[in-house]
Amino acid sequence: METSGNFFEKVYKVAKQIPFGRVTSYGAIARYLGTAKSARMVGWAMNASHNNADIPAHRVVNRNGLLTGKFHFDGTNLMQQLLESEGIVIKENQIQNFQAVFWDPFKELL
DNA sequence: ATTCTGACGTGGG
DNA sequence: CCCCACGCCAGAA
Repeated sequence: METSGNFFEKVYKVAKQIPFGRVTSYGAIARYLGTAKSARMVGWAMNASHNNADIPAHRVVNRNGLLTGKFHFDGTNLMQQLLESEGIVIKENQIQNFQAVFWDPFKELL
């Protein structure tokens, strides 16, 4: 966690600031950090965030609002359940009204 | 060292 | 609508 660790740290920092009932995308975070083309690394960071209970990884989805990472959670639909418990409507692994619940770090966190 | 894959995104056919 | 290729970078085989 020294050189590249900084990147992960930034991702966590942003992820932690995602408010209740809101979601964001990997690309949005990556872009906010200045590594727009490394959106994959954001997802990788989430994978590593498994140790950090403070990281609401379930609130991070892809730009389609699709729960692409649901298979990485313990349960099969744990991610969906968590989001639904926050008032987010999901259908077929896809967030409904995604635009409304989307939390943009640029707009909100600027 | 080399190759592939991956919780992504964008662009082109 | 579907399929493909590229960029990006970290980790596993």
